[in-house]
Amino acid sequence: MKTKITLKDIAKELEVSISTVSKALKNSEEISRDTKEKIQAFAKLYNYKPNNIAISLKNKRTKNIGVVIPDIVHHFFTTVIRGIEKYANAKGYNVIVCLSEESFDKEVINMEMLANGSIDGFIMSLSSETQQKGDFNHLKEVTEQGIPVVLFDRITNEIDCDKVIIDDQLGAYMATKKLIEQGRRKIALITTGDYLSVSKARTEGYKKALIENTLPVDESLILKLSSMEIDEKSITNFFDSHSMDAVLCVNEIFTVFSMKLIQKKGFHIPNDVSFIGFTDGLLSKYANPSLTAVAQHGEKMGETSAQMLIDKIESEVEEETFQTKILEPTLVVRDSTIN
Amino acid sequence: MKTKITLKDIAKELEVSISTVSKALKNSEEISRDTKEKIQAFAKLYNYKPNNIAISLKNKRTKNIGVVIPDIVHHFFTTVIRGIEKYANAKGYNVIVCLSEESFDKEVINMEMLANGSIDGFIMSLSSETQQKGDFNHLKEVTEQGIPVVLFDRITNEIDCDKVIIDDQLGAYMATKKLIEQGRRKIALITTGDYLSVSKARTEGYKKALIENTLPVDESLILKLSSMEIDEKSITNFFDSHSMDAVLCVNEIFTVFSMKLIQKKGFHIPNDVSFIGFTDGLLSKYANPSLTAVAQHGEKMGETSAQMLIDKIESEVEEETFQTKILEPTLVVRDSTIN
DNA sequence: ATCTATTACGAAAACGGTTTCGTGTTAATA
DNA sequence: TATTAACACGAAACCGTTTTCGTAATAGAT
Repeated sequence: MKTKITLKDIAKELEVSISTVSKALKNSEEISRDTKEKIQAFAKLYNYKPNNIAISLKNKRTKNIGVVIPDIVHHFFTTVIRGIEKYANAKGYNVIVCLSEESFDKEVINMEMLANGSIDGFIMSLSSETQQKGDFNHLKEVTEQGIPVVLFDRITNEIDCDKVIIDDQLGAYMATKKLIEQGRRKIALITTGDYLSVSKARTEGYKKALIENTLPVDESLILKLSSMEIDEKSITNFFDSHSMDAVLCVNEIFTVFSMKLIQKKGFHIPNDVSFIGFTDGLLSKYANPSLTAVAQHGEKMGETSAQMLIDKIESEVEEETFQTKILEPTLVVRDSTIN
Repeated sequence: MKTKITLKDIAKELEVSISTVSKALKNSEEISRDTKEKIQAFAKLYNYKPNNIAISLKNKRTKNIGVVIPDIVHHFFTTVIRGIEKYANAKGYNVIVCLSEESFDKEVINMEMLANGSIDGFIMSLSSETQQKGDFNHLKEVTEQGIPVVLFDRITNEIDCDKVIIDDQLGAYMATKKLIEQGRRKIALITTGDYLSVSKARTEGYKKALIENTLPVDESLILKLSSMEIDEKSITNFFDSHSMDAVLCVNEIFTVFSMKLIQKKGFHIPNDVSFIGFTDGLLSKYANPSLTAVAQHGEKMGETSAQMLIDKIESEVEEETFQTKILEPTLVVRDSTIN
């Protein structure tokens, strides 16, 4: 086992000082051509690579960014990570991923773990529990320490920091409008509680489209599921006790699952019931029928977040200006709506 | 902005030495009760937290593990990450995720970035390009430096390290056997080239089952796609020019996509053609018809990998014994086969 | 021959901790 | 009263870098 070589080792071997080695390897003008060549050759021969930790300690920059998300098995988050990773990597940053699993406590613990020097900044999306609780002290503490934070998708207005969201209201509005234009009149909405910022915005967009088109907002056609887990009973009940000609769902799994249930009841999609779902992921693409979906552009969101964060990390100025970038959703039309 | 407090700050404020503060905060017997209480109270008041980087530098342990995988948008990898994260987090480790995007160069760069002190060990799955090239020098270098490595799923025999795989051959064997038992005789296989270790093993299992049941191995019924990207043309051609009553695919996307194509041709699943796919992910569950799948138990794989890695990291002994854990796949029966 | 400006390098501090070892003070013992 | 042990704390080294500043040696100018 050949252990890593350090500046000290090189210095000892070549009988020069550590400072000289350090400078020589940075091609400093201070060091003579001969010495530099000798040291550089030696370093290359023994494959010297500076120790990241030592450098981090010295210049208080880790070149790591912390990503805290509720769930990695959601396709949307996965694409966001990819976007973050792509941009961050190109800038020489590594990505530390922590999962809150929708739990407030885990979110707090993860942040505390990372906030003690491990990372230069956070990119995060709030856990549902955090949004329900409305307790953002862990975020406050971090920002007060001067650690930059970018919130994406599941955000809060209580924290001053950069934010990246898609226009969820617009997305739901576009989807609902599309359904109305296709002659649908009894459009149901399957969503979570309003505690999730995105669900709330989507519900608003849905209602806005109805109202603008002088359709009644029938609250009984809105099914609020109490958690992210699919609740077969509730959905089945909902379908059994209401009639509808279109369904809008706030996420992919709700959509695909609902489609299955309604197909089982003998309805044809899209002839009898149209479906539009949020998040254009793998499921939408490969569902049967394939799903008309509101694309969230997760990868773009990730890239944007990473860009905003790294800009802030690397900016010299101590400005306290925060911006919220609003990405536009797109409607990807497939076979769950009439073309 | 209240900046982080250090030992030095506390020492200065309380007019004691840094060593005293350090010891007091560790509740050392060396320090008097009075002094300890004073220091601990002060530290709590100012929310002192030791700097991770400094600690890492001191004891040459980062409590970070590096995960290098080809693609995060594959559901399988995503579940593995979750398993890793779960176990690692419970042990106080953070997970740094790097994506090779199936590229050899990226894999090398990522490993080099991390190998210079950023992590205590690697968990990785080889990129397809790496497996094609057969160049594992980056892995060799890392292991020679004494950095523990656990390879999972896409592994190589050329590197001595811990490994976690599922018995891919067995999985394919089980699936094929099931199809045969259901009376299928012309069973096609859709796979990638043999350069992917898993594809190779699966192909072997497929053949083994055929041979054991005295069915001919018809090479023309094996479609080898040249990359992980779905190639609609090749698959369509394949279906147009061959007749078959069952299809086994080496991954979920191949399966779901193939099912769509064959349904478009008017075949009924499972009556005309049965399908079994590898990796029991979201797609399998929500496909239409839902997919009988060989479950890879990604989360379990991740947990196991993390456990093996952390054991090695924390083991005092300098043993050089490596083990390969073989997880058993399970057949999850759904509607794409006859029940 | 003396003074000055380069050149080429080393010493040391700093980043923020941990840990070993030494030492002054007090109390117990002979 | 002199010796010793226990106690409580501080000094300093160390982890691996970077960087400032000081300085010996040489060369050039006067």
